[in-house]
Amino acid sequence: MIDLKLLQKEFDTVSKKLTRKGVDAALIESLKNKNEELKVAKVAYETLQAAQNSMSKEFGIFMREKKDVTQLKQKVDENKVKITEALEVQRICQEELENIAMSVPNIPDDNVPDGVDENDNIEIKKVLTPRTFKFTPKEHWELAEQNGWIDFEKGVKLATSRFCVVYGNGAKLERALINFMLNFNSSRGFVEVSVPALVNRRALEGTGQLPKFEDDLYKIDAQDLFLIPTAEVPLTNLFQDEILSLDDLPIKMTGYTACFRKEAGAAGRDTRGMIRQHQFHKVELVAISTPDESDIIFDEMLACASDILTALELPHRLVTLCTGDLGFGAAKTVDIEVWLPGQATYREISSVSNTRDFQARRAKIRFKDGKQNTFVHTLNGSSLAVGRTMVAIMENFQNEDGSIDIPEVLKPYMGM
RNA sequence: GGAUCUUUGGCAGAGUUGGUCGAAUGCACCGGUCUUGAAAACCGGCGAGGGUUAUACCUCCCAGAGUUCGAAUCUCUGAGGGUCCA
Repeated sequence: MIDLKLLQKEFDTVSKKLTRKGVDAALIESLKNKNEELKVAKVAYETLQAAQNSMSKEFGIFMREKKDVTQLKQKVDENKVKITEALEVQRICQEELENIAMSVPNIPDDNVPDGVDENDNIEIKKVLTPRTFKFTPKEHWELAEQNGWIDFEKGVKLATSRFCVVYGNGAKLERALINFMLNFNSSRGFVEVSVPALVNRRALEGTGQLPKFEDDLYKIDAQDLFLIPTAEVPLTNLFQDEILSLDDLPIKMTGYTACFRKEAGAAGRDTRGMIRQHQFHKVELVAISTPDESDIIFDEMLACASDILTALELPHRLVTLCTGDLGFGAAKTVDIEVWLPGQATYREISSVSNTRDFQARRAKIRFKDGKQNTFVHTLNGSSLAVGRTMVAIMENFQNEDGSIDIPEVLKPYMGM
């Protein structure tokens, strides 16, 4: 959630920044007005309540002194009616404010470039040069089927479209990647954590998936639980409602989970292959830090993800997302895109974001900064999406006969 | 699934004949005295959110509803945890 005090104090600046991210100016205006309205309602209610409290205290004294209370009681009763009304006004106002505030995205950092979509993202650098093929490289689904690694029809049989079944060395490769990535992240100081794949509403509100993006989540209706779209949700919310000590920070975690997304808005996109599945595996990085440190940790996380790709000998590039492509909760995001020879293009394989105190404010994650409690910064990044890494390995390591080599670093994990 | 107990400030833990309790105490933490320095000891401060220039003031003792002039304390419902039974 954005800082309403800041919005109030520096309305023009904040408003301008949010407009850059495509937020309707009228919405921001209404947020400000609602906030002011709530303030008025609160004062009205609190004044009445204060009178009520002091009368109640008086009541106690009267009782002790055995004085007559009938008149006082009448006054109190009258006041009570007013309180009930005032409280209702305040409650409605509060609710409306929250509804608006929870659906306003994070304020982008100043150095995030303007833009409307991914075409306006800015490349930071390329790492490794794509190899040149003496033959026409195949796309991964062709290779996957040829090698008997992936069966897309079996996925449909068991569930529905955008599910698949992985066999043999493909399955081994998947497992090897997960292990390799977790070990790699551990060596960079990220503590491995294993978390639930189902979380409650409160957790998803904390990280910003709810209330706005419920359509993209799989829900267990009976218990109001949701399948996680990313491990970022459980990992970050591990600290919801907590006041951390400065010594605890930074907290750096890595975790592997399956992730589940309905991909509601992606009809017709990437319908072939395993680029966009409803269920996919991902190794995630999450960090909780002080505001001072979060930029440094952001770079560490980005380096971590990029270095994994380098270790796997996969050419990739780093791209700064423009305002239009920036996610709901992110103040700044750098995507890593891996080279896919079959498609002759770079495709997203990782996304590292700093949400600043946006999630912390929602999830109430703070730390004691001397005497004061301050919201932490939260960061998250994939390192990496396992399915897409498999795609990248298949396409980059393919031979003319369709066989696929295994990157050196993975061989021990494959028992080779 | 049934019975029973429990849920309090960063942690631990008092407080349940309803009023002066936002809440004892200990630890942790911060400031100071002492010390060459540190530890110990001693003194002081110390829950959170809103509000105010600062006070006042309001809210919060798992969540929600209720009883009452007044609830951490009583009643109901729900959630989490413990124990016993199945």
